[in-house]
Amino acid sequence: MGRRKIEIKRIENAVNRQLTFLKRKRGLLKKAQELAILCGADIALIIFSSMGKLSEFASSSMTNILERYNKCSRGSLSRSVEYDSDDQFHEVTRLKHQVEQLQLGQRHMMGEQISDLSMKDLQELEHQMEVGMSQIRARKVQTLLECINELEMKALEEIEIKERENQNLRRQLEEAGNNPLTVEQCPAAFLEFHPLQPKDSATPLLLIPLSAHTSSFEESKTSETPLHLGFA
Amino acid sequence: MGRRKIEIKRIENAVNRQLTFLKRKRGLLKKAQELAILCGADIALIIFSSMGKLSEFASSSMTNILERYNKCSRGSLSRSVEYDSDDQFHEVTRLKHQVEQLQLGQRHMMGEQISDLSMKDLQELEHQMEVGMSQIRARKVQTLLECINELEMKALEEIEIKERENQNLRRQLEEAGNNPLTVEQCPAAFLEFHPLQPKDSATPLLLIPLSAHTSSFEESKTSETPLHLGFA
DNA sequence: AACTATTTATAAGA
DNA sequence: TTCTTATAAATAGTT
Repeated sequence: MGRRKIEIKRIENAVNRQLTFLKRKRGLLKKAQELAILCGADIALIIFSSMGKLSEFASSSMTNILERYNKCSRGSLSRSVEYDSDDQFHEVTRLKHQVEQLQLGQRHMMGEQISDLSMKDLQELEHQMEVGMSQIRARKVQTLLECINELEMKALEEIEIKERENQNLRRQLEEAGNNPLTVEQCPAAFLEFHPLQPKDSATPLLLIPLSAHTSSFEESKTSETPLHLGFA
Repeated sequence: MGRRKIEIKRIENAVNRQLTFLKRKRGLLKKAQELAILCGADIALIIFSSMGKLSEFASSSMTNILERYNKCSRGSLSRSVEYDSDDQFHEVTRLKHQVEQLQLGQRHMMGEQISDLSMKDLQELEHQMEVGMSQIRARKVQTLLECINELEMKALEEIEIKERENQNLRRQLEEAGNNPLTVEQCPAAFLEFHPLQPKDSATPLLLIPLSAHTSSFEESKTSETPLHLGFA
């Protein structure tokens, strides 16, 4: 309703924006008042300009309307409040409330904004967190056990590979027994990739990584990053 | 902006009112959203229909806007908050806040809504009430003293009148002494309006009304109706 | 801060 | 009701 149609998006020109703000704010306040008078509605309108200046309109007492609003929207998740079914923002509003409730719940779990919770709420919250906690701990133990299993499998596998190599080497050694070769005569490259090691090296292979992760178990209570048990 | 101009006053036809409510509410919500988008304003709009149904719009989080509003309007009486100078409702709004503050103060004095007062506030409130209380009590004592004075004056006046009457009667009696008349011979009508009474009746006249009001002094602490000391 | 060409909102009618 | 339409009101761009 002006010389030309404008797109509804942020006006970039600051002067123009301020001008439009004043005109439209005046119009909005007027229309809020008219609706309140014409239809006996109870209306609260709060406008913060982008500069932070406050304008407001309340058809009755602002405090009363906001209290009434709080009473209504408190229970909006539990009971289905008498929302105006014609409200074009109904769905968005519902989702916003839901997001806020979820964020609040999250904060509660982090011990924030718990000052106005009732004793019952606190008890429930504590219980819920204890349940969650025990499940998290159980999952951690299970993860550790699975890790140990995996480690054991891999270790046994490697041990088996080594054992086969050893047998191979031993066979080669016996074959070379006809034409004996001392260790000093082995090529350096061969020794580097196949260092000589005792047969019972399986035990340390299993124990070292496990004990390392066990020591970090208590510390990881606060962090939720999953255990990353790479095979050293 | 319809087929004809309408006066801005309550629409009496209920159907028409409901129809207009829906149309104008939709328009108001739309314009609130447009203003928020076009000018980067932060807007909260709460509408209760006359049937109690809630519609709302918030450009960001309703909770945040209301919190911000509360922060701003808390200090609106102490500091001059950055109210939009263009706000057509500025004066009305200021007065509404003032009325609310005064009503809140009154409730505080009646011991209501004092749960979120600070210790300092409570101390000040108590002190203020003590000062007021002592002034009220002082005024009551003064009122009583004035009453006693008035009573005394009236009593003395009446006593004087009675005394003159008595002297009159005595003179008449002496005159009748030449032709003596017994009490039994007095006309009944004369005795009814001038009963025989002892000369020292002044003392009871003064004490009876005073003691009556003294006994109600403690009770009248709570009621502010002025003492009405009629002369019995 | 006023003006005015347009768009937008809406009161009444279908 | 819901849709349409004539008109009032709001306002975008201009002066």
